[in-house]
Amino acid sequence: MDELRREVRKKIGKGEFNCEKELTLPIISGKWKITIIYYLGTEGTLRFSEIKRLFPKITHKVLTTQIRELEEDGIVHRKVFAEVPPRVEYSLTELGQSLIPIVLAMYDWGKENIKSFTK
Amino acid sequence: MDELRREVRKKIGKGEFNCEKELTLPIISGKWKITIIYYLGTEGTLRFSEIKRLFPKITHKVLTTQIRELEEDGIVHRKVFAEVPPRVEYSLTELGQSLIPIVLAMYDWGKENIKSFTK
DNA sequence: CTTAAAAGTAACCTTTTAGTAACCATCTCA
DNA sequence: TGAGATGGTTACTAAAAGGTTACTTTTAAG
Repeated sequence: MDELRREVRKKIGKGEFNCEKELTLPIISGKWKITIIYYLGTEGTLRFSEIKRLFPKITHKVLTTQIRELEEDGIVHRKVFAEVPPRVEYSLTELGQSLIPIVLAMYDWGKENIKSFTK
Repeated sequence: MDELRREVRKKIGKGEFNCEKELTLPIISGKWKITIIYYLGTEGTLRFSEIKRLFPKITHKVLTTQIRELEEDGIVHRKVFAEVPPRVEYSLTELGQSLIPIVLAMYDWGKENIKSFTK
């Protein structure tokens, strides 16, 4: 619980924000992040392999780094079971839950407005 | 009004989305885009040089490309006045306006939660 | 004994995004 | 006449982000 949130902290350290308002975007930016947040929000808990199956095109390594960054930012929680073969379950933290309304709003906006892009 | 929205249309064409829900993020992703949208939302209309002054660190070229992409995605409107020296005014389109609630939600989230990142 | 399953790491490469620096056009004003 | 203001472009470079492939670990099952 101490080593979390390094990702964004790094950026804060480097003075990469104009102000606190700009915090949210870098947390959810990433080709798969909001989708991961969305599914964890609706499903509650998912194993690594379950998430992977949800996105047939994502590669193993890319999924791990996306999840790892979300974990470091305090958005998802990672629970490792001492089993073989290994089992790892991911879920949203409270902070992650609080992003759900934003994610849903973005999804709604996309569904609403995609018409205006496809012709 | 016909050649707009190329940016995201390109991505749609390349099948870069899993579904329409993922439309919003690429539109607002970009180091300065939501901030630009935010200011156009609160100020109404801004000239190129005014926007530039709002972000001391942005470079001329980067600002033009950020604005250009927003324009191509149908988010901002560009009005050129036939004057010398040139005058160009930017404002949000209706589509752009409809993003404001999301931008504000993201900003609020950032302000709320930055504490949890800074220690 | 070899294979499979689950999650992960390492080395490497490609693409995208952001940034630098220099340049242009046009008219006005000193 | 030549500097300045405004918005824009081009060519190039640097840094992130994403992706590919191959290898690791541990135990159970065939």
